Amino acid sequence: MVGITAGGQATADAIRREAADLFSTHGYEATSLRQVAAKCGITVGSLYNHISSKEDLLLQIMGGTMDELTAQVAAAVERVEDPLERLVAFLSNHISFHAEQAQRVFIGNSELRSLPADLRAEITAKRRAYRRQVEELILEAAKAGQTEVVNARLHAYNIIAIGTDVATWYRPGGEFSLERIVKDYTEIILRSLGASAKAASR
Amino acid sequence: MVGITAGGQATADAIRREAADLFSTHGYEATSLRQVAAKCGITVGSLYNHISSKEDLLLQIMGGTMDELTAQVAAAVERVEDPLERLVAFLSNHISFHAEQAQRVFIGNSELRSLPADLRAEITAKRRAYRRQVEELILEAAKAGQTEVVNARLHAYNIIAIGTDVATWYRPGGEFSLERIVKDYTEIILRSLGASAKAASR
Amino acid sequence: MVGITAGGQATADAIRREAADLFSTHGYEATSLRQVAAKCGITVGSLYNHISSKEDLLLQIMGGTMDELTAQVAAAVERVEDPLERLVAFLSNHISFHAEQAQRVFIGNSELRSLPADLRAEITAKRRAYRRQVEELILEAAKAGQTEVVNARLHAYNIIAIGTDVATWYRPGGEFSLERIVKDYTEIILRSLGASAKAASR
Amino acid sequence: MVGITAGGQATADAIRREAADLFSTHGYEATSLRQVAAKCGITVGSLYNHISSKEDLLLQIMGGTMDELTAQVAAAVERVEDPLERLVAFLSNHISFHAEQAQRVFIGNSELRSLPADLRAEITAKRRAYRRQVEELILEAAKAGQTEVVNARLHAYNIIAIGTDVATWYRPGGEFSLERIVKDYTEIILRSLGASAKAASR
DNA sequence: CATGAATGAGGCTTCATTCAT
DNA sequence: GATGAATGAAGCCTCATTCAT
Repeated sequence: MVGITAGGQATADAIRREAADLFSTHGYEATSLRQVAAKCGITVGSLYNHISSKEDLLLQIMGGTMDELTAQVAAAVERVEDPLERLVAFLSNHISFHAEQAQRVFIGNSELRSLPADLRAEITAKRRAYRRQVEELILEAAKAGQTEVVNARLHAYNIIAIGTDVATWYRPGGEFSLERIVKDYTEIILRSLGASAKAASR
Repeated sequence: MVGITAGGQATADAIRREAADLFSTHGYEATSLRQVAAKCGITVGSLYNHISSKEDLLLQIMGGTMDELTAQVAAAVERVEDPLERLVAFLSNHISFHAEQAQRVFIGNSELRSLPADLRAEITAKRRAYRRQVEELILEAAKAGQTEVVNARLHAYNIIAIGTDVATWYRPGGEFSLERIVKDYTEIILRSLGASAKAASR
Repeated sequence: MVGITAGGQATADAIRREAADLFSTHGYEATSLRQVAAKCGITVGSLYNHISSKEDLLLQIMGGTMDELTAQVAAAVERVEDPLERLVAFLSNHISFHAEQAQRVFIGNSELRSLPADLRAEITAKRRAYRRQVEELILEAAKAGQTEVVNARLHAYNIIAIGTDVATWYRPGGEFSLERIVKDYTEIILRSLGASAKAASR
Repeated sequence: MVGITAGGQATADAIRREAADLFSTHGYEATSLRQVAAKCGITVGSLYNHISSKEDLLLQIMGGTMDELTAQVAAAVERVEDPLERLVAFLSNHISFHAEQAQRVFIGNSELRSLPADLRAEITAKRRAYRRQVEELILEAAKAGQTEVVNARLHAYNIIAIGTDVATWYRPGGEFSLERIVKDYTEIILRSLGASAKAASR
């Protein structure tokens, strides 16, 4: 045994998992630690062997989601050079991240207000930066004559709203496969920008 | 006699107004009736002369929003016959309603889970019907050769997500006028459907 | 009824009274609000209609004791001019205050450490000022040739320790009357200063 | 074998030392075993390899203080025969013990109420016996014409209060040396009894 | 000996709600 | 209509203690 016993780590994981479930279903405020503990099969007091506060638990769940999203998307975008291809890379990663990390993203969106002011500000800043990146990608492609912009800000809002929304309903094994969602939504968005997937793959 | 109850009605209105403000900022669960009372300049006990429970207060605020949306949109759609024009009528009303009723719509979206199961089911059913209406409008226009559908369900999701998102950030006097938002988003959506505002106004 | 109902004020008084009793018997930390509520015949939650926190309750009890002591003693000292008479005036008021306000004084002494740092510092400063006043009175009488000081600081500590101690055991109807205690302790202290009550009354 | 348990003994000592520190600063009830463990650099669980309960820890610290005091003082008193000299012997040992064992004495005084009833009664009885011893010494000296008593009980209370008080503020290296404190306080007390150090040393 | 995890009791506090005045 | 006081449930958290490893 190397310090952390299996039971300990397993419990800590279970707490995060069950809490994420409950938070996404009933909301952070409406979820009591009693419920979390019950779902984990431990006592409320025992929770505190693994978390330092309810807020800390929320952070463990939300924490880093924006950074991961930003990182994944940035990596994908950097891999290509053509403006439209970069936009497409962004879109598919944006959408698939929101689907694959649906629960965490959903909590991150709906419980922003449950965070202490400083952390909320921090994450809000990251979101703003993310949105600006979308706008830039759109404008670069426009500059290259590959898209025709109606309203860059609204295009960006729309793209982000699609991610937020997907995180709301996507479940593996649901009506549409992730590939289908990514493919169709990419086409839908490209069209709204006056481009099209065909153009991008050319 | 009317004059005598004026203060009472004013208080009742204030309660709904302040509660809506607090609910939309901190969430229903995180808002206490003490906060509501304080903002209204009365005591907690006095609240109960105007509401019958906290949940009732939430209902007074959320209640009817979906019906109003449905009614407003239906009236607009019925006024025209051409499939694409009907879709455009839907879109502008859909968007402007979400902007004008931003706070109520936002609460309606974020606090669905705070409702008792039966009411939640009722509203969920209305939303589903609303979404189906979007899909139908899209498909009708497609049947008429006016749009080219990628994925009707996703198109509908996108349109609804745009409304939800607008309700999140729209404030009168903000960066974009309501007219601009409606106009640009309509164009964006039509494009994504393979149509365009120009085509619609032709 | 003028705003504050009899029941309300009576409850608030009972809370302070019973809490003071419990605090002085078991200590602030060892006393639970449950116990206080039980002794008052109300629920724990009801306590909060009268106090804002447990610490606030402690403050309501301790609050102002040092100020009252200082004020009473100052008033008495100012009434006379002769240095020894001033010292005697101080002593009798010092002792009788500690006896008459025994419980509050005791709590004030034993629960200083339960106060938040800023308030503790504030009260500590008042105590230091009080001790300095004792030293001054002693030195003034010495300058007038009415006392013969061994160690002014220790004389002052002794006088204050006597007060603290009296507050520990004095109860009305106990072995010694308050008059007797004041008279005897005054004589004892004057003797320790090389003066005597007789000298003072001459 | 002795070497092997050395670390253990050191830990046990550290626990008593740190606990005494914390108890005297924040009080027994306000001190958690977690704090004690932290100060010792071990875990709460590990504490229980050295103590059997929190109360037991308090006893280890308080335990025997009264017995040691009584023994030290008795030994000193028995060494001389003259009543006044016996009183003086008592006083200097009384005072120096309270200074040298300040922390333990302070805890013994302030945490009496944290003890279970039976132990508290036991220690209270020892204190009463101690106080009676003071009174007897005073009365013996009075019988020998060496002191002039105002109120034997109050004289005794005063002497004990001085000890209690010294234990409150004495720190090695402070304003007054222990020798000075013992000397001055002895003179102050003797004076209050109508005797004087000079008389005693004659 | 030390550790980390578990427990159950209890602590302070807040809340929605009721009701006499 | 409004108020202040009361209630009981519940919430988060800390604590002393135990025990397998």
